[in-house]
Amino acid sequence: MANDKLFANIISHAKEYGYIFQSSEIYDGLSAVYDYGQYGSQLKKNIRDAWWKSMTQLHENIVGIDAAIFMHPTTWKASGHIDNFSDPMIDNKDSNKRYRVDHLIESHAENLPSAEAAALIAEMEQLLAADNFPGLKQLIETNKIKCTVSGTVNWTDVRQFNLMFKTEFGAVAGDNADDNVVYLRPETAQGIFVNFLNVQKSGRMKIPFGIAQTGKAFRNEIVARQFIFRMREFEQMEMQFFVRPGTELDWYAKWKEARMQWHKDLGLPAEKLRFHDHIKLAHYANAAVDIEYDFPFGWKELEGIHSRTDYDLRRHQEFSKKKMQYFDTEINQNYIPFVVETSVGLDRLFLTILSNAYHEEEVPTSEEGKTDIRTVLRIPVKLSPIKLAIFPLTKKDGLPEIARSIMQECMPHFQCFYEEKDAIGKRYRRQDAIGTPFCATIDHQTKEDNTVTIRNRDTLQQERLSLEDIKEFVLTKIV
RNA sequence: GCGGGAGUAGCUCAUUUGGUAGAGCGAUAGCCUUCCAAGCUAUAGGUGGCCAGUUCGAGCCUGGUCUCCCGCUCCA
Repeated sequence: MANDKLFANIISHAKEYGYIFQSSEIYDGLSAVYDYGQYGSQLKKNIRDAWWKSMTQLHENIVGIDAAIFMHPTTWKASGHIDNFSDPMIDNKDSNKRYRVDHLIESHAENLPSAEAAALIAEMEQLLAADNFPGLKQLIETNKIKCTVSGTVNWTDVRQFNLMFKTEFGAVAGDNADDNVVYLRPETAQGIFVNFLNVQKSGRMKIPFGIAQTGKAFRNEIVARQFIFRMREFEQMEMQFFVRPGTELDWYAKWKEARMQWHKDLGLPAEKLRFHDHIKLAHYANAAVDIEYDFPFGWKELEGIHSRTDYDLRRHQEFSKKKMQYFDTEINQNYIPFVVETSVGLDRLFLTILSNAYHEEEVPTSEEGKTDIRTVLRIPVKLSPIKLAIFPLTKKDGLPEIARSIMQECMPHFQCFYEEKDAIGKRYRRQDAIGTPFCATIDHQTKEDNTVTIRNRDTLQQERLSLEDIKEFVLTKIV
């Protein structure tokens, strides 16, 4: 199956079986925003829980926090998010090259006589100060400023590319609207950095240690695409690991391997995972690598591992005037710790698991020689939304009662699904489509010997188990 | 953002010079009781993505717009 077709099938399957819906669909949807449905939300939670457990429960020196989405606006000055992304931009439609408007006009002014140049710059600054974008475009057009690549004056409108969503804090607007501005966080990392001292002191943490967090982040992407791969509202799972300066690259190497292994342990095939080293490093990093997955639309970033140096803590120290330091008793030194970050996109990991799980396979039917297509989600058992479906073979003869008693026993321990409608084969297929690994069917033999059939999603094999063994059977598979 | 493709019932599709929408599957209720989606009966479900224009009349023609997919671009 061609990858485009495969991807389209995965998307429609996700909708049809309650995994992912487009946001506000009845109002034509909201671009690049999606909702998780009844099974999707559970799968997402299971992935998040697996990550959380692997980070916090299984590491003595990593603790979790849950920071607020709103943060003090100065946070984003310190992090560099405001300064780097607040300039009006314009695109040339022929070359697709994007310019900062002020740079474009200034470089044009350099070739003008000084009087004209000064007038042009003055006008530009006036327009910039007023956020007059149509005026800026007009200015570019009347001065016939050309794109250096295409040589044309075919420009888009001037737009402000601010990646951060802005809103107002407090119900009453002040005289100066800027006083009330808060941003929806564009990354969760800063919530960890600003809490570094709180966690270190209250938890008596000793370096090296980590702080983990999962949560929503928001980016006003210019182009958001590819289903849930790039959304404007998304969820990150990240861990900032604080280390002694000079040791950061060793820890970077360790986490790089540890994180790759974690994805493999989730059941993702090794041949679909790879590292991709960053050549061009961000302003805060001295080493960076992506773990990429071979999505139906190509190799794309799933997780980033970054050696962020002491950039973030140092900047928060500067802006807050609070010492973001740690006294290391082993070497009797006070220092700003260095940070190694691991950051996974939860939605991306969801898509990875869904893509990897989706299979259309040919199976024989009851009719001799004929085959049928079975769509099955081979989601790892520990992640699947429903663990056990319970079916009475028929609605009569007391079979539903037995099935209900199994439900009662298993429900407190894992997600179950009860169904008594339709032929048994149809019920199996429905569970295949949502990825339920086990189905227990109660038949007439159950009444004689207290055994039921357990049907396996992946092997299609059936085995008979005692009623009292069902719960344990499933429990041993989902750890 | 630029270029290309698409949008009719929950899903897959039909409606062949414009004459106010059909099928299969699915769903629901009941019958039947049968271990891998295909038995029987009945019912529900669409202002044709949305808005305008042309026309006596628009699912079909025109324009705009929204959303999705693909390529390029972007992604601290």
